Amino acid sequence: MLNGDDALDTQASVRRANLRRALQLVFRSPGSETRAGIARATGLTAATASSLVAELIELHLVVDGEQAASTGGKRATTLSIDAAHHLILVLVLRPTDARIALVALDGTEVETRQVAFSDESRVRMLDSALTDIATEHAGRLLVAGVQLPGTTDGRRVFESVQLGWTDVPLADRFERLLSVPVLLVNDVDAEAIAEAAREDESSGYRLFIHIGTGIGAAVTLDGELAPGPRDRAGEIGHVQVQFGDDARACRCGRQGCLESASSMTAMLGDDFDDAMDDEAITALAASADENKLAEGARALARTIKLIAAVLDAAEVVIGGPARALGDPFLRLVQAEIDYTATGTADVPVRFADADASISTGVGQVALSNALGVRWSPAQLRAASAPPRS
Amino acid sequence: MLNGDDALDTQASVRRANLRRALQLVFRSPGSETRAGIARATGLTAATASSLVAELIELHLVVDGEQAASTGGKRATTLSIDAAHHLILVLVLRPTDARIALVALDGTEVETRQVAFSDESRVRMLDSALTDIATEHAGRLLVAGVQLPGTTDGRRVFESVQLGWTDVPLADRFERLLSVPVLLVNDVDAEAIAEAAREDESSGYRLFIHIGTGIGAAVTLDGELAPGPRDRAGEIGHVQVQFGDDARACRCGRQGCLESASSMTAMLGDDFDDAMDDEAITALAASADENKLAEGARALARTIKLIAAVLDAAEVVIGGPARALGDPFLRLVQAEIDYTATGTADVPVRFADADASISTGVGQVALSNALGVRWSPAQLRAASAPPRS
DNA sequence: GAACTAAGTTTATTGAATAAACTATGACCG
DNA sequence: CGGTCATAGTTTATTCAATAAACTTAGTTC
Repeated sequence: MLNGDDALDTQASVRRANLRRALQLVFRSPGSETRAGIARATGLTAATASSLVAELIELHLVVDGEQAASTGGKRATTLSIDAAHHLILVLVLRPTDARIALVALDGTEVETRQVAFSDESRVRMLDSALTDIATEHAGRLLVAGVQLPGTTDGRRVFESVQLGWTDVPLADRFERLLSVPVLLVNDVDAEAIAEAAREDESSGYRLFIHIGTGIGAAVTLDGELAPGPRDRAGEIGHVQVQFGDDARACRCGRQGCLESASSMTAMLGDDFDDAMDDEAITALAASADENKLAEGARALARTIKLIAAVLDAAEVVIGGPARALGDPFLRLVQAEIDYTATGTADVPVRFADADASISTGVGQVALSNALGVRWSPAQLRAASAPPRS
Repeated sequence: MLNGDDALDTQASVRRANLRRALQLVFRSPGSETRAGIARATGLTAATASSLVAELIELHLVVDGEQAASTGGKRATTLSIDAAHHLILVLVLRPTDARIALVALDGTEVETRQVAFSDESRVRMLDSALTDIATEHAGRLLVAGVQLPGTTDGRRVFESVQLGWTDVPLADRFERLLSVPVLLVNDVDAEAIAEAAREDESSGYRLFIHIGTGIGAAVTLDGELAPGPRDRAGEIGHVQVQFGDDARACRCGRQGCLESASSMTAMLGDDFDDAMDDEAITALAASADENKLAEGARALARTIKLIAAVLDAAEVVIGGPARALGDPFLRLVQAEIDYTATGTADVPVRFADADASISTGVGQVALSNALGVRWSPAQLRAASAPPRS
């Protein structure tokens, strides 16, 4: 339900879909997209592209920018993201604290707050922090995205071991406080989206694997989360991938789980913890048992090959703290994939980009969702009215 | 590229998408769908639904049927598939022979031919057989679907070990002969679609695994093939799933491949062959080594769990000759899945329905593709003109 | 400065869905 | 048995989005 495929009933949904496509083009190349470029990319006429852009400008989503250099005729007016009006609220939920960021549409963080809490005080402190922000920025808030560790359908938290929650209707609660659409997003999905959105041409399936103390996966298609229910998708940490003598005991009580071999804790030892910065991880890795790293890479490669084969994935991206393991680890994984290559082409593996901001990811999913699924121009107009008056 | 997601440019594409949705509803419950039912299911108004149906009737895709029993008001006119006009050509390609079937829209086979050939004569014999049919049924042919073992993007055969082909632009060639849209479909995909189309409510991902002398997988989403490039998707037979001492040598030259443990040949011995009927297989299974069956089930379960976890699959369906292994085998697989269950829900495994006709599968994909992607009402009108004159 | 090219706008038209009023036909019920 | 209600389906006027085609603007090239 997270992706923006509209049911194409009526003309209005066509308009919405085309507005969304136009907006996405500006998002992909802010400052260099033009009306004519949108017309070309979408196949719509120049007149329609102009009309779409006019509406996006009126909705405070896009602004006219500089004149582009001429390509033989009249110089085009470039389009930029309107960063001055709407704000996206991004809430990153972690067990003992939360980060609340207000992000402009161009991705710049306007304001950040940190809220620390204990298990008991969590809901109360979140409520009051969100209420504060909602009143403070009333009228400018567009959507909110909540990133959390655990399974969710976007509305409810099904299960979060880290947060100690089971079946919590968090989106409803926050929507009452904020009066804007709220979308819950699994943290690995958010990471995958932040990464996938960076690509200009993201064709085909891409498998994203987060490796920290835990392991999770997400699949993107053409730069967006793969369609279909994501309720419990990507929970691969405790699928068995090692057997017989190789299988180690896992903290989940079973044996041979992917996490028991390929998690950062498994590879670097119990000293590892998710809050470490890259230098600390690199240092830890330098003194780590090479066999354990190799074993982790092997187990990971097994997993990757199977999933990549089913989906015919174009690329595999490893994200999370494992990025700090650097190229040697990547080479281990890639070598293992290539070694037992299937008849079909090998899938290339790389690390996620370090500066793919996570708040960008969850913000983008939330924005995309709001625009694609629950957004009506009237609603947006209401949201953008106050600053205009 | 096989699925019917339209680029939603214009009103015309909305019309096409809605025509397709209406047609699909009639296909799902022929003889019991009604105009009012289509309106309810699609959310469109009754007037629009009537207009869509009128166009489908004019295009000879649907006909009015009986009056339904009253549900409190006026009796509804049921809609049936118009089996009298259009024909789908289904070509099932195998190494030493091909089956050509002309299938009416309701799935009944109007005519069947068998063509046997050697490697050298194949192309020539196919060409002449197709030319014959094309002239014989000129004007009634709507689309053609070609089912074959090997990787394809719908237009070209990338690689087919069984047919000995590499990068053959088969669709172009056949389209020149037949003058109707031709779609190439991998055989496992066709099987998966035939199975998925049987379900009334096919929500979420479903993993289909064909097990014969080889093993292939296909993923469906909500009753249709999962979107995205399927060029080489589902080629899981030679991914390694057994390691260390367990790993057996595979015919592909490597070790521990899924096929080396879970193919019918691996489980039942070299006596097995894909052409066997169900009784022969059952007989062979009765005298088979139980350890090998158990080992095959175990390797299969490992594979299933990983893929199901990534996609959050709602169901796993096993098709192909393995269906004849019966419930005992299914129980082995299911037990293995449940035994090392991940924290999330176990995925149920079942066999494909025996009577899910394969020609239905490839025919449906081809039809859906033609309607969704390359079909224009004008084109269809041309195709349906001759029988009307 | 004339010819050309590309960007973007204006205006009339087309096509698809809608709303609302209407017809048709059966069930239910006193 | 006739009135009322419910559902199926059609007709007609309207709305809305995209289009085509003519037009304006603003640059390059020769």
